[in-house]
Amino acid sequence: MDKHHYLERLVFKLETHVSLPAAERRKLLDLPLTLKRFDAGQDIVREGELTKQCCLVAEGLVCRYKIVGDGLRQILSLHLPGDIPDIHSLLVERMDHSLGALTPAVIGLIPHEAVRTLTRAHYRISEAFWRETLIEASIYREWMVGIGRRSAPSRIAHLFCEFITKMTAIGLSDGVTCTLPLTQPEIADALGLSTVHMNKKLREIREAGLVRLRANRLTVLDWKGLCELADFDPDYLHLQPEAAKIDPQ
Amino acid sequence: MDKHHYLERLVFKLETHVSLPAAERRKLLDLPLTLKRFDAGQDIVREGELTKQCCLVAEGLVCRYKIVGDGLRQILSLHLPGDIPDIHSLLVERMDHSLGALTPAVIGLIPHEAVRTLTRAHYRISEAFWRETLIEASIYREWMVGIGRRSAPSRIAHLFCEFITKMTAIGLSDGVTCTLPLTQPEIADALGLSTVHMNKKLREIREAGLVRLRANRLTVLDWKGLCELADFDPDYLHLQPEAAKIDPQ
DNA sequence: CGACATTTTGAGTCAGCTCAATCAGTGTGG
DNA sequence: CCACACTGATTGAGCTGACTCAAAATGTCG
Repeated sequence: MDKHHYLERLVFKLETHVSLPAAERRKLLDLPLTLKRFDAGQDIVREGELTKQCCLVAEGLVCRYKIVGDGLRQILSLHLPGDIPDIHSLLVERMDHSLGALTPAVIGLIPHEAVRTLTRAHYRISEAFWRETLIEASIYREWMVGIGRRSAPSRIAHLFCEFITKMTAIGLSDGVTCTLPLTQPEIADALGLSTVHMNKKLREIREAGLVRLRANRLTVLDWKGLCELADFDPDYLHLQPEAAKIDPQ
Repeated sequence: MDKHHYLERLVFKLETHVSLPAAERRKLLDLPLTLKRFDAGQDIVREGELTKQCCLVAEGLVCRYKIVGDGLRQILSLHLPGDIPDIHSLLVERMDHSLGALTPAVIGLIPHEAVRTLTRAHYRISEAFWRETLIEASIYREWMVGIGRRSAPSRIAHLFCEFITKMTAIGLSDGVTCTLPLTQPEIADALGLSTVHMNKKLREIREAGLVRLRANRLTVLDWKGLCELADFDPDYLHLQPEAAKIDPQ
């Protein structure tokens, strides 16, 4: 596939808040990219590694996770094409968590040096990357609130709201339906729940007529009701105002 | 008190990983600072605000928090003197959470413009601030893992380990004892627990001889045991290797 | 001393957990 | 085309960690 196309997704995201001068945009689009394929379930970067490059998600769904002492996993974030989930490794070399492919994925490896050259030369580029990491932190905060203070059904609904909103923002959903290539154990690990409990509460959400979920496809049947259950307010995603809006039909 | 002294704490923290040229350090120390006093329990910045300045914690303990739909609070982070908990407002104006004083606090307000001038002119300064926000994100991840996947006793122990480690790193503890000016409801809100349950599990930790906790003072009696219960590994704090080490006596 | 905040304890409930099957979908080799 | 293996989804049956409600005890400070 086309490397240029993958980088365009990155630049599109970086320009969400402030657009870049054409020359800087060009330099971003010219970043060197080595494509690498990963199977579903495979680790992309492991906790403890010292990296000299960062990973652009080109195709597929990627997650960040940690394993605690007794083997339980917590999924910390989900990453769609256009994300560089380990951009932080530019400044904090040691990985304190792992990145894994949830689906078959294509990752574009970009040497730190190449990115650093751009961020140091152009403050707008630096700020754009920095801003992306700040928005990611904002999403962490929202997840923390969910895990700490929301009920299981609310957390599940929240994940659905967030996922379809993000997919819509990058043009991979129409706001009503999208692929959700997560198994139930994976959703449970993202929400801090057990698989069994997740499954039971998910069934209730389905039976309440809020969503349909079959064969990795999520369809929202009652957006308003889902948002209400989730206590969902998209502000924390810091998308463009228009992009954040999902209209109920 | 001395503004210069407050800024020195900030610069000390910023230089944890990469030291700055003297000229840049000087410019940081010359940042304009308007001191403002807050009572315990008072909000410093509220969710939804658009700010034109950021807040340097000069004295006291500050927390970041969100309130969910049904009124429950989740405390998202704790901030010690030298922190700028809302440095992100430089790039993401709208606050998606609030900052509150947990103790009487002195806050130094710094206009965004002044900081932006420095970060845009000196990539090292920009990177130092960026790095701080990345380390904060790393702490969020660790908290998320705790709330999602650790038992109540483990979470409580983890908070103690983290707090005393951070206090030691900035010279406010000897690694054995420090002030911990948090009420039990506050600790519970940070850990995603109810106050009552927190209290009961805390008593068990006390009775196991791991810590003493009286009158806002935490004393670690068995560091090794506490770390074990907490599954605590200070890597995620990204301190200097020496600073992260707390020796059991 | 009195007022107020904080901590502690008890009792009862429930959300979410574990264990253990069962069922369904998908891919493989024969 | 079928038997087998494997992963994921679903369901049932307890169990328990954590919650709520309520009250008592303790500490703090003007």
